[in-house]
Amino acid sequence: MKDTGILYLEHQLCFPLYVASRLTTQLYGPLLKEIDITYPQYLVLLVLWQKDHQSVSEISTLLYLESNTLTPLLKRLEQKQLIRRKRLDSDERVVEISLTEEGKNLQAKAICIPERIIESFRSSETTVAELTDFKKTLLKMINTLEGKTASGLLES
Amino acid sequence: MKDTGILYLEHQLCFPLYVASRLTTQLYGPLLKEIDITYPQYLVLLVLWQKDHQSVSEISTLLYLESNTLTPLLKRLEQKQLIRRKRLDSDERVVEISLTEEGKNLQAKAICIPERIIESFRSSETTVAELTDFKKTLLKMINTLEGKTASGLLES
DNA sequence: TACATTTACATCGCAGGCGATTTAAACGTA
DNA sequence: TACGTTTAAATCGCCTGCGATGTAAATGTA
Repeated sequence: MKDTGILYLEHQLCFPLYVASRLTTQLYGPLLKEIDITYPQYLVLLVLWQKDHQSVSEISTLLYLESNTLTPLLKRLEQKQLIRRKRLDSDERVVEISLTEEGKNLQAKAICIPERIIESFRSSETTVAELTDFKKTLLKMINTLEGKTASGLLES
Repeated sequence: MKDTGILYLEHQLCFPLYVASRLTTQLYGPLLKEIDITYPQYLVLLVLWQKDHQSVSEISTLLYLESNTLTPLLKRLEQKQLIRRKRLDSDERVVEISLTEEGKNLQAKAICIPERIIESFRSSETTVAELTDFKKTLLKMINTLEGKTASGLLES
């Protein structure tokens, strides 16, 4: 029996990362269902609530998602009347995404989500300081994996 | 202008987690393509290489994946001739998954993958100790999110 | 001005993930 | 033995993700 220990799941960083990410997304599920959007759709709205009128490629850079993922996702948000998609007159290649009134108004309903999520992360076992370190490592990891400086949204 | 800071992506744990998970999976892409499997398929094989002959529900528990994800995934692995699916005579509800010879042999080709992945994580910025802490927090987080003791594969 | 190159999105195809529901087998209990 | 309940997978429908490729607009350059 050869030593196959290195293949064991617990020796890997990536599997726990993969699980934690999915469990976390599932945490948003019920909250986001109340406002009838998905987690990736919520991320796009977060981006637009911070700064309206951004191009697909700007959103792509911020969220680390390609146009082949964003285009259909944005079309769904458009169908929900939350955003508008319009090609720029100055450059017909660029599609500018902007919030509708309904999209802007949704922010008020979403404002409670972050605290409700953070609440779920609280446990006697995990301290705030630990989570701060954790996030720092995550950001460094993303920097390393991406091979360049992380976008503005992931700094500090 | 009201304070919407809490909605900012950088104040969230979940978005970096989501990005890091996807970037990590992408890291496996080229390596796994050499042996013609995907990352979730690789996880199933890791489970079986550790212990052959497991039911769908056992694999489900270990990987935190439901049968609605596993069933089609396992059928694809069966089509690749890497595993067999067979209902138990003793309990017709249970589908037992076992490795074919080809599936067993694939382990030799996969043995190099973990070190090649770990290599990519190394950077002047991130230390091994930091990654160890990181993983500990991840596991605690999974425990918290899951609300019960993590499966064997995620202990320690 | 011609034409190759780059850029911004879009399209296509396929493999996850997962909520919700279904099916059939096994089990518990009267 | 009858029958409601639990359990294990499977099925269905939808939304990601993403590799690979396509398309049209803009740009660079001879």
